[in-house]
Amino acid sequence: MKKISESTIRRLSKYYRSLEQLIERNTDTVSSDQLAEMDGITSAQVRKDLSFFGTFGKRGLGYNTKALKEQLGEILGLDKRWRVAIVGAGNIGRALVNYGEFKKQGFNVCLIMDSDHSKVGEKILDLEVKSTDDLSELVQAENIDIAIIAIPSDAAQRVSDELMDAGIRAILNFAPISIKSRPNVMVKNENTAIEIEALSYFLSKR
Amino acid sequence: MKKISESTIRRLSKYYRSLEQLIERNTDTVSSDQLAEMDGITSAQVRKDLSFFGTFGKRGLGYNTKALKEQLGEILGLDKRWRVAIVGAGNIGRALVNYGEFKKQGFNVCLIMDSDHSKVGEKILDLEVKSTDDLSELVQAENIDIAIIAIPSDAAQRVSDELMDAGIRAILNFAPISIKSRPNVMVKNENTAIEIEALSYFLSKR
DNA sequence: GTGTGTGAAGGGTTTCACAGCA
DNA sequence: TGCTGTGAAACCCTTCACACAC
Repeated sequence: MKKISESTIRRLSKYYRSLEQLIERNTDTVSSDQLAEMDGITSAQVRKDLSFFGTFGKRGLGYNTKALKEQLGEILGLDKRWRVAIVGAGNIGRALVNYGEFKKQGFNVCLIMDSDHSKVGEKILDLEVKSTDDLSELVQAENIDIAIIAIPSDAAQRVSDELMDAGIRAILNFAPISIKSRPNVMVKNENTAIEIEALSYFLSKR
Repeated sequence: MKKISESTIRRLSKYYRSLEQLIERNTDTVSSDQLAEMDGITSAQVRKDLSFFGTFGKRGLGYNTKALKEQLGEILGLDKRWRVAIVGAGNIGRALVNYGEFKKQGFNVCLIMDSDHSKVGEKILDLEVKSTDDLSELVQAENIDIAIIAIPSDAAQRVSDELMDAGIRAILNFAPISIKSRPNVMVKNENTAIEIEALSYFLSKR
């Protein structure tokens, strides 16, 4: 398979969400123009992105919303159920357990851990907080596919290494440092500090 | 000033954070190679990024960590104190009030609002939750520079419009939809669903 | 007529490679 | 000698424009 760019994948996620909206509103058909408008890009971009994966539209007509959503879901692997572990039962960890978008898209948070023994045993929704002392065994026993790092920077690299040792190949990192990964492991960062600093730059320059 | 790319700005944020780390470890000097290694990019990229803003290094030697951090801080506008409002006192809103990185970098969260009247009056740290009914007046009275949207999708566009009407020019959006912005307004998105779907795609394709 | 699918063109970002300075 | 600063080359991504299918 030809290499698909990161930005294309990110846009597919957006199209997917826009299609969900359209379906809710009982719209059966959508043009690349409309999708583009919803996501703030160009229609050529939409068509090009889709063209990497096949031909989904009808010339002169547009795309069938349900069919396209279905196909994008398959491309993104949303037809599978992924088992997710969260490391860190602080504010972010808690917020994520409650994040509705996860369940809806097949991301099943089935393990949350913390190094703070006073938190171990606590319940968050129906999940009991486990100790990171047993990280490796827990991750393997629970068959985790994706790990989320929601702990302070200083421990993030060490925990990531433990996760990768335990066989994890996909990590979502909320700590504001760059995790050093390994071949065949993908790390994505969610760094609010970077985003707000980009805003700060924008406001400053004038 | 020549247009600087988004990705360059994002990397400057990373360099800034790496420099903080180095300074903590009492390192006085750093080469583009070392910085690159810390952030998982190439040294040429580091030098090119910096070259857009001036010449900060000494040939044969590298960069002075403190001086460079200082200068990057100025470029990013971190020498200023920005007044931040959060809309939405749910999990994300709460997590953000407690986010240490903000205070540290001069982002002063001084207003949090919610549309749920049962939450109004509640205290989060030393901040009292206000009603979004008074959004416009509150934002203006508090002299807000940056607004953070931490509410569900369906209300996000409406609230963003109200914020922009009230004069806000920088928005950080946590709702999983694309906000339609206006000229001279910058919207940045923090969309965990997109990140985890990129991981899902990565795990799926094989 | 309408809107897709796609080569080709265009624009922008990254990498290369080396001159030049400490 | 070592590492920066930077034009030039390479690469990648986006936009254009139009043939073609419905």
